[in-house]
Amino acid sequence: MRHRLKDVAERAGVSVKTVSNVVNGYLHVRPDTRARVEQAIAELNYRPNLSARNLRKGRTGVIALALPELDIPYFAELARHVVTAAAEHGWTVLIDQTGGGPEQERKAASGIGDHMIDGLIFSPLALTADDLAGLDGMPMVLLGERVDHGRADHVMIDNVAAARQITAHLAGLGRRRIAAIGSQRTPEGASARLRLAGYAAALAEADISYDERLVAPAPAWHRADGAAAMRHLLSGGVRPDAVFCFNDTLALGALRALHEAGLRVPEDVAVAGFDDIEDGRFSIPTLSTVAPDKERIARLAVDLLAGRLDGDRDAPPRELVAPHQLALRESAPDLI
Amino acid sequence: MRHRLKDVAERAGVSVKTVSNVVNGYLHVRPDTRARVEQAIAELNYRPNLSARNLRKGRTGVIALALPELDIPYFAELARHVVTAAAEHGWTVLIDQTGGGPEQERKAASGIGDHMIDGLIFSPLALTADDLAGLDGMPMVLLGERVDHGRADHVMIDNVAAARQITAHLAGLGRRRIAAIGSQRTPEGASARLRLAGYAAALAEADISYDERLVAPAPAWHRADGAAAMRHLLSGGVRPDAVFCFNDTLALGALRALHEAGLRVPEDVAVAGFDDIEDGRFSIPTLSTVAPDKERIARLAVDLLAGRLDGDRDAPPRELVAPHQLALRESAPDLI
DNA sequence: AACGTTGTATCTAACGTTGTAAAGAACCGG
DNA sequence: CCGGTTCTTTACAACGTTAGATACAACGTT
Repeated sequence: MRHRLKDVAERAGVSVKTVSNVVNGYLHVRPDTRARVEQAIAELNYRPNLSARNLRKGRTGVIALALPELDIPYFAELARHVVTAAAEHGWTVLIDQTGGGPEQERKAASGIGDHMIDGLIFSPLALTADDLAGLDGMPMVLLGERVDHGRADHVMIDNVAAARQITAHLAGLGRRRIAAIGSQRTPEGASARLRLAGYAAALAEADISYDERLVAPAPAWHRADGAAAMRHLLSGGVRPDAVFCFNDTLALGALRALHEAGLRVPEDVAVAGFDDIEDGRFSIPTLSTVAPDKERIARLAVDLLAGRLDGDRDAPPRELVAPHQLALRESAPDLI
Repeated sequence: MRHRLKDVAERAGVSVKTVSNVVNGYLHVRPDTRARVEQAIAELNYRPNLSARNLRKGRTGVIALALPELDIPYFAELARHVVTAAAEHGWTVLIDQTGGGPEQERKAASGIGDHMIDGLIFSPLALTADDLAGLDGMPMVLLGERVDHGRADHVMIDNVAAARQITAHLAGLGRRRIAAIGSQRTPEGASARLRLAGYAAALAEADISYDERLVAPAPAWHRADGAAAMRHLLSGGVRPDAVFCFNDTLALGALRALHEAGLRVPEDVAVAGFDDIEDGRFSIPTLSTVAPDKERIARLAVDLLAGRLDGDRDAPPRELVAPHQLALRESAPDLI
């Protein structure tokens, strides 16, 4: 039941190329011819075979978005914005879930439906600079922390500044034993390091000494890790009076652990997160957090990719910084 | 920098077809020839052009998953399972976000990268039976409530039974003024209707009369809608002592509204949801809910689609029911 | 009336891959 | 060492589309 240009051409009594011209909006087609062709197209419910078109044109109209995990709210929200922004360019987005492992990420970066995608927006976790080297020029925009200095276009937010601001906010509430949850020593933990640096900087500015015992690592940044890390902190020698969690899901887990320990938030312990996911606006208490402009991030990434595709593929890579704000809610309000 | 079979063939000193044979694992290739070809492939970093392959083979290796919204946790979790299940069949999943509107859904169902996908797994909200009619046989599996009796393969859970069970649980706790949040009158509200029917059935079984005033509609099923509906119920004449929310995000919103009203959960009002999303395991309090077997749903859908693609495309449509359980947590525990 | 100019439609050759058929090489038993 | 298998490789023709060249009208100009 699938028809080809040829079928339409026969039905309309014209050549294949004429039908192609109509489909592609070529100007010099006589109105009555055009009408006849369009009617034939409608009657046969013709749709172009994109594989064939792509083969011919070298463009697919599909870009890929490679993310560590789809069911991490931050990535899901980001994905929505990317899909929306891409639609404005007439692109379909193929979403690829890498799982964050190095092997899968390498495969995603180089392999996703080879020649099936025009470009890639990629939020790597485990990928290193070396991995990026062998990608024979697939147009690519990286999200998040820089993996490699200037090998590809890049969209990020100022993690250090954001972490510093939210930590400073906690200090501004008079808290002195400010813990951090989410540190990572792995090379993948680029975000973790930047946010830790911002945390440390804010402590220094507030004349609070950095205390190892208040910095809790988290293997992944899920709710369960946040809860576990919080329990660990509570069982340690120094009872924190505030916690900066390196993302919101960690913070939600921490809230849970604090609740189970019978501590009040923010009275006993103030809590802050990072990402501004939807959950944090309805959690009990609602979550103070860093709010990156996700829509902006998505749009910048898509536009950057568009520029690469339309223009000079060998132009020097660009790095864009998207804005962020503090969203102050109940878990660490403006005034207590 | 992109190479073709021809380039590999020249470098290895063989014909194009021999390279193709090696790439496709054809048996009768002499070991040394194979080795030579493989080396050439490695040296040139050759990757097949999938558009060309698809054009030739008529198969793309890509299936689409069309969902209303990616940042609804239930769909995000489902998407992850579908991607995993599809990977076992060697498929890539193109995730399409329809937004749930009729126009976009129609487009998604008929249009996504035409000829770019082998089949479609589709979770429709607004689509009607008529819309499904004009899809010239794109292999498709529907998720969720049946749109049309037997026009396409279908995977669902027993919504009526599940809603009845969780409502019965609330009644079993001794609650008598059990409210429902999430009713919808639109044709899209198929799930809403089934869950409402289950709710009503459970009330009848428990000899509780159905009270209009305890049934709150929700235009969408987001957290904000749940909170608004809960506030509305609390301001009404009848103060509920339990609430069954038609999904978990509604329930999380309801928890928030109850908290703001100073009511304790579950002591004053027990709360139950539907979907068993990750959030509900860490919310305060944790959420009692219906837990559909999402992994099973995804696997059944993918397998059903695989059957369609490999086998008889005109076989009568099948409807499969995936299991569900009750996950009883703090918001409506087993015993109070 | 012959001319270029423009508008309209067609013809041919790709794009990179794989299925088919067939050719050539190597091997077997007699 | 012949005839027949089996193994190995190749040539050719598609798959459905579009770019480019080309043919043919129709037009206004000289």
